[in-house]
Amino acid sequence: MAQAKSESPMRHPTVREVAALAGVSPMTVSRTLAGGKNVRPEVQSRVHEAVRQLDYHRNENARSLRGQRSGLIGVAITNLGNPYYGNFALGVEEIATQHGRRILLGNTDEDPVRERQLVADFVGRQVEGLILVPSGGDTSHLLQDVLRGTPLVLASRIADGLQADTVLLDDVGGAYRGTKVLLERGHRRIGYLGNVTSVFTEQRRFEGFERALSEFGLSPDPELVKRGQQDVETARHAMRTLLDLADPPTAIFSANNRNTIGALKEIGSRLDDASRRGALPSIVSFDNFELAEMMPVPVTVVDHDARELGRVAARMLFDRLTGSRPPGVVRRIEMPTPVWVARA
Amino acid sequence: MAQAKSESPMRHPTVREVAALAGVSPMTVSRTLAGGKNVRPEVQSRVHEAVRQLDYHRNENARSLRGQRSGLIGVAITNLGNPYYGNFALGVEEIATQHGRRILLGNTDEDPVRERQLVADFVGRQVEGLILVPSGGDTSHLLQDVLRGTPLVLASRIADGLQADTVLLDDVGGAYRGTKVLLERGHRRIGYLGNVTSVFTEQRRFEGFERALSEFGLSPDPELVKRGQQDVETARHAMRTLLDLADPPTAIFSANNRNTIGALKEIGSRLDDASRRGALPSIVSFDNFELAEMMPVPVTVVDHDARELGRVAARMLFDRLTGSRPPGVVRRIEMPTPVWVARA
DNA sequence: CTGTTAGCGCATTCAT
DNA sequence: ATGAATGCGCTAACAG
Repeated sequence: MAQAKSESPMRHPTVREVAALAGVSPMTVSRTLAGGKNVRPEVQSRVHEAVRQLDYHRNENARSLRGQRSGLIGVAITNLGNPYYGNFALGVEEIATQHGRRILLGNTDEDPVRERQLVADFVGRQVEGLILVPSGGDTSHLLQDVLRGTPLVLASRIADGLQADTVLLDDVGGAYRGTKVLLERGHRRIGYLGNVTSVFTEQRRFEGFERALSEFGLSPDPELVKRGQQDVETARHAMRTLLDLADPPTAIFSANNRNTIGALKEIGSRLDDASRRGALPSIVSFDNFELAEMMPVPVTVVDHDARELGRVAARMLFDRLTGSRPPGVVRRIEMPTPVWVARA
Repeated sequence: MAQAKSESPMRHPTVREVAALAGVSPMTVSRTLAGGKNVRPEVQSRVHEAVRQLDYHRNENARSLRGQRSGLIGVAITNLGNPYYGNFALGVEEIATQHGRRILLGNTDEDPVRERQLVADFVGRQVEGLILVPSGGDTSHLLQDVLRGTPLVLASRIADGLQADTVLLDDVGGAYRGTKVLLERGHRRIGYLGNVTSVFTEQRRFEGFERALSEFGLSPDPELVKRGQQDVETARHAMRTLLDLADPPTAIFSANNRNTIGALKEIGSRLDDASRRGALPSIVSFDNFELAEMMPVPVTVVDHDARELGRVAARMLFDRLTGSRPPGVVRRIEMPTPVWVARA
């Protein structure tokens, strides 16, 4: 049976050993592995044979020391467990692989301290570029002097007063159009569920919500606005409060996936009570979710493509790396947030 | 305004420059950064000041070249876009961070060739350990000779005839218990939806399905068994075929999340037709999904904790790295797959 | 076409 | 408590 027992790691073979086995100099091995320019085909095959025999792998760290590209891109996201960011990372990985780069991945858990450590470590590992979903707060670790010109792309959010290439969602537009769907259907008491107000996307989505209301001569009713829910349980609790109001909202705008799920769970728990059932609210959810069409209340979705967001972020980065973008001028892209009705 | 323009990357400062600025030798800088043993406190603060002033970051690649640990763990998973693997990666990252290691992440997309390339690259980058969800097929790139003792942990699946530490789900038991729920409720015509038969977990889940049936004197009805669906659309199509049978199944065992979603979407499209509505099947889903309790048919879930699976995989790896496990003996852990009723 | 020399940034070893 | 020399594995620059 094949063995993969974990013995104490032994030394990897080096160019020298390959060279010795192939009866050439280390330089010839290096050249062969670099593509074989100026090496006789016959010698090349001797080298390749030696490589195979020794299971030789070039030491990428040593190469990067010698001035070659490290081939590494640092990616720091806030929560890998969120499918949204999983897909984002997948999009980044896809483009990075196309460019022959590898991903160094870190989870910040929305913690600025972790973010700072991650970025510092990434820089120490000589990453060629950074892609970051900023956690907010201090941005001094992202300044040009610290990064020494390592290209940086921000995704989903901006970082406080920092000039950098950025890919955003059209948060404002999406929230605006989603809220408008409710208003056009005649809803006037619209509840709002959102994240903590310090989060950039939350601010923007609330702005879109407000904008749509004001077009109809309304403004957010403080009694109906619940912000600050970061997880499903607290979102559910906020929804409960709204539904238990003497005059509950007839519709809900939920500013993100976690709030939507919490809201729907609360609705689910009220399905049996036939007397209240008719009064259950419609929902507009910023962020799509699977099986939205099977919900017991009308659901409208403000959608977006996380994977494509990752691809775009990565492309912006490689535009810098390949020098196809002039330095100095910063780009900002907003990705579309189409609205569609999952269940009328 | 703070600047982070992406100038062409300039050289990072080195120990030498820090040393010069602090008026000491490079060695003193190195020692200070390594903890400060045998360096006068006063000198240490001079060094730290110089570090701050220059925004110095130790070059980790150079350190690893000099024989220090690379601090890198290679993680290769099949599909980051799947929330299941996103959470798995999160669990790995969590434990790795606790041990001061960083994650090199690759997506294999179920492609053995990509897997091979990734592993080769990881080895070239001197990873201290590998965590892999194997794609199947040839395993020669995972052999001891190739890895040179780099510890390897397999997750979710085994690799063809390869002896290595492995964390698995209790696929067989979960499928068995899930199927039994249906049988005990009196179902006798039970449909099966599953992945391609070459996938390890699919084989095991089908085995559990069969075992439960046989306990009731039944065996899988070829007409009711649909395997090979890898995505929601084909799963939905398979479900359609089952429901359109002259004598359709009264319940469905779905062997994974993608098949469950596809099956439910097909059910959703038949909700309006009141005449058929009563005939809609119950579902048992291997893999949990959000809002399962809100489905229009009874749903039972075979659950598991992807993040914990990642944690366990990482812990197995670090048990090797810290030498707290004797080499030679391979471990295999099966994680529990509790069954619960989401909606009766 | 091929080999030799030298040095990337760091830390181990051995001096002082 | 500090410094000088040395070499990790690799490849650019320069011979030949």
